[in-house]
Amino acid sequence: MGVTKTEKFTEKQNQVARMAKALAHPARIAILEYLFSIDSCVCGDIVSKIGLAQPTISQHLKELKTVGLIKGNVEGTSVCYCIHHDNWLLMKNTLSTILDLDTRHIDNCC
Amino acid sequence: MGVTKTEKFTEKQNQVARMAKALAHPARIAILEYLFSIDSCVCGDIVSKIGLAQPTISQHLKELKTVGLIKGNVEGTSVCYCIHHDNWLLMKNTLSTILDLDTRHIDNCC
DNA sequence: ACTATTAATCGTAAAATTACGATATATAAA
DNA sequence: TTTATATATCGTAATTTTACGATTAATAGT
Repeated sequence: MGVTKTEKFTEKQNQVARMAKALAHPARIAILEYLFSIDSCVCGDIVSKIGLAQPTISQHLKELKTVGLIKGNVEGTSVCYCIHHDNWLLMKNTLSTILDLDTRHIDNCC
Repeated sequence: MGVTKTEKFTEKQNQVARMAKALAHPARIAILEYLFSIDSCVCGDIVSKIGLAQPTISQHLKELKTVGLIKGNVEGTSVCYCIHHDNWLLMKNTLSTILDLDTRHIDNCC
């Protein structure tokens, strides 16, 4: 197998999982943090900042772009990447579906 | 390959990714939502609630237990699972490392 | 002790993920 | 136009993830 049975779940549940998956690798966390750390865009120095090979970083950037968390603009020979502001907020909203569930009633058992 | 190079990243970055990974499957989201939906603990009817095979659910429960988001207590022949209140809050705190970064300055480029 | 019930574990197949060398592409600079 | 530079894509290997049938373990009830 290896295939997630998305049809068994609601659209929302799949969406939450999809967003969480985008954040489920330390390299992608590092990339996002780096993009946040500099006010303006950054180009390809992500590769030197993180210690992974260039194709690997390119692959992670693609994943982040696919889910919409970042966007990239060609600038000469290099590409400028930055956080996609609106989608970032949408992602936070999506994740809050599960993260902001009420925790007050629990822990009275087990 | 297929191995994440954790040594290239900070402890915090690995932790954030690890927590996100726990949420990166719709079945696990569904399980957590279900555990939240009922005030008291729930036992094995998670299997019938979600349409996956019993060993599959058991596997997902184990993952959630391993990262500490849920706990389980044996009660007769069945097992009672519930959200681990304290660890749930810790997880939210860990994720806020990335989720609560300031978004005001961005989107002026790209 | 035997039987039924519930959940965990084992074994395994299919698919997805991670990583990177090699190569292709695209732009700038000479 | 040739050369240099930056990034994407291709191909591929190792590993991990997802899923489930079969089996085991553990407890309750008879």
